[in-house]
Amino acid sequence: MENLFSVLRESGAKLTGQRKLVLECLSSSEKPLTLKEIHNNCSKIDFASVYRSVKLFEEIDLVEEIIFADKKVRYKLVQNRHQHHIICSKCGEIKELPICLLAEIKKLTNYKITKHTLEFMGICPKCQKIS
Amino acid sequence: MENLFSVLRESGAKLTGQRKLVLECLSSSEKPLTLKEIHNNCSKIDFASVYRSVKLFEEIDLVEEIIFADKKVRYKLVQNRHQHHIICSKCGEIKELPICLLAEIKKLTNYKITKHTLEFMGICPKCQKIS
DNA sequence: TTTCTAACTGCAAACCACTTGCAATTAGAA
DNA sequence: TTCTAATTGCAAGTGGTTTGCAGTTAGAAA
Repeated sequence: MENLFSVLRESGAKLTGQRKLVLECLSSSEKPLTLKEIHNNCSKIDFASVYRSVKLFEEIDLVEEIIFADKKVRYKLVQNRHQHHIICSKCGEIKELPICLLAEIKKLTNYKITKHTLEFMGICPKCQKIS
Repeated sequence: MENLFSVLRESGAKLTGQRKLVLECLSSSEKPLTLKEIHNNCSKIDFASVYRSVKLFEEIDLVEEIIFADKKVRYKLVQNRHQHHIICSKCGEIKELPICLLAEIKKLTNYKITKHTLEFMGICPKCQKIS
């Protein structure tokens, strides 16, 4: 956490109570969260402030945005390891996937890739058994 | 086109002038289109009808929805070959990619996969030269 | 061919996630 | 401790999507 705070300070932004809370919320979640979820966890903070905090964190590369296969946008702290996800459409469970194709696509297209999605939605083994 | 029309009729839905136009629009486009783009091409049709047509086509598996890396949702006719895309954030050019990971993810997770995205955004070789 | 009705359409309004303007508050530099 | 630019909460605006409803129409049945 202290490390996150200092990245924020070094960017020139102020370390406010609201921003601390949002960072703590993201940090304590093992899965990416929607703005709404962050706002629910930090209900004292106005939604607009949650929004602006997350956007700021994104700009200074503290947080990244992920577009899930359910069309919802979620956010998580940037980590060294780069991950994609699969979400169960019944129970909402989110799993990380150990696979990506970024390098291959770069080679293949010569694009300078700025953003990509590799997200799956399906029914997890448990939920398949239930119904 | 006739083939598409008969799939529609067989589903029990009526073959209306509006629906024909939307299908023709999708059929004549080599790239996936947003609802707005379809509506622009078929400007005589009300937006809500474009929306409902496309949703209907999706239900009867005539059309599939793709969530691009720019967060926009686009639609295209379902084809035998399954494709993903890369879009240039400068010029908007859309290219198809010859790669997917669906089979690997199925094996890996045992999920029954209902939806997935593998979409890229970047700057195409041409636009990299320009600026 | 004409009649009839459920399906469809256009219009307008609702909805929802996101974004912004502004006045009051506050972090942190001086 | 003072001061000011940055930040916040509030409330309103935006844009894409979705829905209710009354009038229209495709196409089945007569």
